[in-house]
Amino acid sequence: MSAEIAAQPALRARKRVNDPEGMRRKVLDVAEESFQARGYHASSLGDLMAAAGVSGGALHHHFPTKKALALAVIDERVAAAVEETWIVPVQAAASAREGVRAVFEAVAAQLEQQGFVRGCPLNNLAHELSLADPDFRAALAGIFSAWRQAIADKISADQRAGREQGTDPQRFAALAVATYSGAMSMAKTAQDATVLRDCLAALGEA
Amino acid sequence: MSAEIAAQPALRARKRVNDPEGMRRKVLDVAEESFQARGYHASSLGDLMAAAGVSGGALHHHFPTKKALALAVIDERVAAAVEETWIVPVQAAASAREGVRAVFEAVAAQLEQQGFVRGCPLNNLAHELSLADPDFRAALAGIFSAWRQAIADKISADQRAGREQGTDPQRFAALAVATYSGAMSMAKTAQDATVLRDCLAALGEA
DNA sequence: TCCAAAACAGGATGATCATCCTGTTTATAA
DNA sequence: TTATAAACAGGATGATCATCCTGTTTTGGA
Repeated sequence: MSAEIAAQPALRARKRVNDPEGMRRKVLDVAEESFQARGYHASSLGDLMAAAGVSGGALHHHFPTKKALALAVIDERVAAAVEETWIVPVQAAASAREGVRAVFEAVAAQLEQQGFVRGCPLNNLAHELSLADPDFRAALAGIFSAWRQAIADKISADQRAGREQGTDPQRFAALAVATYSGAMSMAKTAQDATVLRDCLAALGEA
Repeated sequence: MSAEIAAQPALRARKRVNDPEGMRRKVLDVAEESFQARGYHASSLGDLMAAAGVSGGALHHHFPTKKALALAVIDERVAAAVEETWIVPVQAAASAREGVRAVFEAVAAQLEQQGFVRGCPLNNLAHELSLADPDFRAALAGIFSAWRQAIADKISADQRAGREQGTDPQRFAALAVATYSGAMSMAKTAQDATVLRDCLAALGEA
């Protein structure tokens, strides 16, 4: 059977026999998890290689330096986690406040179910890497900014619908993100998600 | 002049010719600063020795392990910083809300003046060390707890004076600490203290 | 079929790090 | 004074780490 029948080079079908982008993806999976659980400095490339089952050559091929790996984790995984956990649910919610409430609720419920708290991926890496390197800091600051902007935009949408007239979008967004980040910090340190519910309740009754 | 005149062995006057506890104090000074600016893992004992001007033997004498040094920094310095920055001002304020407002204001002003943000010492170490070691976690969780309790107690005092009748002390304290911690996280990542003022304003108008 | 580049394998390397060890000095108590 | 322990000095040590280097295999296009 000739191969020229379905050939569409322009589409770049990226045909691969085994696992497309498998090596790179597996390294990112392991790195994301280890950076979250142990942090950047405490995660050695040797550990990551062993956990991912890849050789030093393979790791170095996809990520020339540890910093490059971390930047990839931030850009491709941490940003996606914030998008999935926060931005999409808030945009889909009936209102900004209801969206924020629902995310707090969902995260608290999940943490209580799994029994331990690893913290917010963005916040964890931000603390360890923001002052260490300008590239890290810029990447992390961009995610924080997009997160806040999504909430502020939702408030603005609410206002166009006649609600939240007395609310400042930027300030509300800052408060929501700060409260969540801080509550996750305490929950991680106490290994107890109760403080998340306390903060949610206080936000409502304030 | 004989030395037996003012001799009071029971009092343990701890007479020292030069600097009493100087070595240990200098190491703690340097370690506190380096842990804050670079983090625990990124601070090598060699760097600390050089910065403090102490030998390896001296460092090892006062702090047998790096972990012991970090625990001393947490117990003696981080706890004191929270006490000085938050607990004392809140207790001395006219009310809990006024105390929280004043601390936010003071910290924001100081950050804007010094031009850069290194973050909250407690929060910084909590993120890096909470999951790394149970002893670290316990020490840091205790400081968070005392911090919240001081604010909650102030709310209770306000309530005994007839104010804040509709406020839950624990929830308010959790919200205040979470908002501050999260705002400092963002301020550190953005290297901009504006978000602190945004959060303070949102707390007031919420 | 053939060739060039990408994708890997696996060990080498030099630097760094925390800890430990052997002395030497200093302070305290008897 | 003298004995004893604490307080230091400074280098040794073994482990660990990120990076690099030399090959080998695989892939995709001509």
